[in-house]
Amino acid sequence: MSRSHTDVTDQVENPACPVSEVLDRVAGKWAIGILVAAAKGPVRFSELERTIDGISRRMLTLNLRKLEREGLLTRTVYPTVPPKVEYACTEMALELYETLLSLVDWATRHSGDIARAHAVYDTAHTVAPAP
Amino acid sequence: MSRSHTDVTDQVENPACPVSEVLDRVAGKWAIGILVAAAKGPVRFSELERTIDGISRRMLTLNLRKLEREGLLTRTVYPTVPPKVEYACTEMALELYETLLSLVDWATRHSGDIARAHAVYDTAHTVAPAP
DNA sequence: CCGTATCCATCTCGATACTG
DNA sequence: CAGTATCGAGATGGATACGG
Repeated sequence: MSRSHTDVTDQVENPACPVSEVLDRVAGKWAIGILVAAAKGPVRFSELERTIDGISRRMLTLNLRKLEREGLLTRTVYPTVPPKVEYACTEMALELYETLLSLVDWATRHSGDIARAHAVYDTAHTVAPAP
Repeated sequence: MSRSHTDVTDQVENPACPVSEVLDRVAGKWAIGILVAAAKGPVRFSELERTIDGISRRMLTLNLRKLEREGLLTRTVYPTVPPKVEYACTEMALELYETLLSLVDWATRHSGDIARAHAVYDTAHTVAPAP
């Protein structure tokens, strides 16, 4: 093999970069919350609306459509009255979810360092240098 | 232990969610590109400006400051003339980079499925239903 | 119940110009 | 070389109201 799996540079630089694309998919304020909520089993629209807390109807719909389009969620309509719609993670999404866990792990392990970095940076940049 | 490491739900729902935070850090259009460019060794400002291709001076600066504040990059000024500034990944950032690789892997493995999902969704939603 | 449509405030980002 | 300052276009997201 001529290229190691760490040679990702060219992919990041070009527009089809898979990392950036996947991050753009789930980076929004709500996408992950939705994914997580749906990871445990099918959820209804109104359930999500209550669970996510703070999300507007519009944003919920937009994110659901987006995730559905990406193939991360399936949408199932039950033609009952009143209507019932369930959203469920696809296999792909559950795999992604597992991968996301390693990010959680990283973030957890380094939360201290990050907080420290913030403090250091802020004190170094916001306190006016003494005259 | 009372909670498995997969019980991330409550974290996603609350504002201090580590996943969302870490994604917000690197999800921008440029952050990953910068991180990748710096992963191979210290880089100068103008080097990044040329490498990243398409980034404006302003955005480069903003992202560099942000990443520096997060503790992902270090900034070293050499008081020469002309000035020289080098940016380098921290240990933390290199670790994050490795983690990101698993996302690349996921994206690569499923790029076909995603493209298919797009196609399916689009044909189902953009072609007007025949009357 | 499950959305879509509309309006508006806010934020983001690129272009451009100027400085130590 | 390595930034900062300012401005305006466009994207983003919340509130609200209405439709299937």
